Amino acid sequence: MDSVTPASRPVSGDSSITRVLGVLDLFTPETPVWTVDMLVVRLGVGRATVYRYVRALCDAGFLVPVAGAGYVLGPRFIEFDRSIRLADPLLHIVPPVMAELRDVVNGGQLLCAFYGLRVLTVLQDKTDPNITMSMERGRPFPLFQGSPSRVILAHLPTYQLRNLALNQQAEIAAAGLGENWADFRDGLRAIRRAGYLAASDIDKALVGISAPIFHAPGAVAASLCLVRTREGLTAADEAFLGGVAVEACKRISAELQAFRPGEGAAFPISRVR
Amino acid sequence: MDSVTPASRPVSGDSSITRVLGVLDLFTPETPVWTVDMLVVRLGVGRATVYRYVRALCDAGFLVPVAGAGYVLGPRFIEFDRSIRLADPLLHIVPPVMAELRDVVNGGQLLCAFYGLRVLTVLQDKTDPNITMSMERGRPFPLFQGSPSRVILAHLPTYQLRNLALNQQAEIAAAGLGENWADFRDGLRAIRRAGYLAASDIDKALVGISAPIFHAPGAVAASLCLVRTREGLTAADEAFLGGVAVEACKRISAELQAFRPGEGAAFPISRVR
DNA sequence: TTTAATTTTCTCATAATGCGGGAATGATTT
DNA sequence: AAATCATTCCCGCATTATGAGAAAATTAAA
Repeated sequence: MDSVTPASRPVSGDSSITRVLGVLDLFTPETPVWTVDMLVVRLGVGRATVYRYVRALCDAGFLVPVAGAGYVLGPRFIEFDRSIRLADPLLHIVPPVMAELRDVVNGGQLLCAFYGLRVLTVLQDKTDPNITMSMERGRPFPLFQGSPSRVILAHLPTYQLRNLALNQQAEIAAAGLGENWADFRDGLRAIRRAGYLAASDIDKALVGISAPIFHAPGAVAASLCLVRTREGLTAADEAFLGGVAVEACKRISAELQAFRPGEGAAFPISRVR
Repeated sequence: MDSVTPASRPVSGDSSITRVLGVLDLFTPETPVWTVDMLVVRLGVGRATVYRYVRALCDAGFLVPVAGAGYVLGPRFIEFDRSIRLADPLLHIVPPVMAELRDVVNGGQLLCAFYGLRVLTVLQDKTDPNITMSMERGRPFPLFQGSPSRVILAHLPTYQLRNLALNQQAEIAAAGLGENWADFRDGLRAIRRAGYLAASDIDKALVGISAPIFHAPGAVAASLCLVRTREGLTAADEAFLGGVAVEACKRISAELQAFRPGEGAAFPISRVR
């Protein structure tokens, strides 16, 4: 006991790369600035190690030092988001469609993209000029909640649904999508038959009416969600907007599939681990 | 020679973390899809290693598998960009100012933020409705070219400028900002005295008139750039727009400094290596 | 400009973890 | 349902990440 054990690491199961990338998750809108000392405490590693992590992330542009001390998220995220936007055919095709629909919808419109196990807003069309629409891109949706997610879910290939049912059955049950594979599958088939899904499960004051967008026959890429306030919305209104959404998505899908051969656009798939 | 040497790595000087993060740089708008085999060739490492890299990046959401084979940039970049937008006080303050200026400028407006050694467009106000403004956020500017960059440069602290002059003298000379420290410093002082900078060095058909925005007295955070077509722009017009930019930036800076105490907003500094 | 308080990098021995090659598993299309 | 992929797992070896403290550089003040 006369000598301290040197160079013992915090024996975590994940790799060094995972630990470094995990640092970025700490930088949230609530806690946008982290100092080295804060990271030493939070990560439970030595100061030199934190400096190594931070330096690697700074060199890559994922962090930037701020005046005094501390770091914030860096410019590479902004650049990469632009890179994604430039390569995304949906962002070329959908805006004019949203502009056409604006008056008939008279509410809001969301384009939600499918990213493997995640669905997120990629584009929003404002009706209310007070709302800063640019803040919505990047808002995540739970996979099993909200009409945008669930209408995408409903059109996934069967074997992907089987995997989901096996690996995420707790979440599926919690979202009320069925206690077993048969319930889950049948519920989704009903959505598929209807062609669209109206739901009010995220914001109770709003109703979202979503239809799927396909990048190839039978392959969902995204969903268009028409948003209306719940009060005063009749069943007839809902059906009407459903038809509007389905028709718009049909056009978008057609353009998307015509667009694709020209460019190497590719769309994410779900891979359950 | 009867046995191959096992487990020899591509003896590169940089760490594993740097190599993994470097993978992301390959995903550009020109080459948005990379397969594992392409990466094996490009990186010169084993297939198992590439799979390890790709898996770590997928787990972090920086890559997503696409149908068939291959990977594209993942949703985390979109989410992080949103996180940055939500934490950025400039994006709350500047849009209404840009709206006010729209008619008097009658051209374009750029808000360019300073990110250490990088300047990039963070917000754009359109005049021409044909231009998709959302694609401009994330466009990088060379540090020593363009009025947005150079007007920021002109207001950096002296010691930061000394560092730049020492470490980047080739780039500085190439941009015509002076062959030595004295020339460089005097040129920037002239910009500082004028209060704004008009230049036409990036797009020869356009003139950019930029003024600095401060997050604290003497601490530049960004610049506002008013853009006009060069033809038919008189010296008087230029001076007028310069005054408009300076006045607008003064207001923005005041709001920014009033805003700051309430929230933990922090602004990047330049750190030359 | 010079000085003093920081923050950041460097040095080093140690052992933990990433590395390649090949087999086993898993997923997806016909 | 079977065949063809893409992906993960296994394992010995050595490269390379690690913590503590010293040295250097950076920033803010005088």
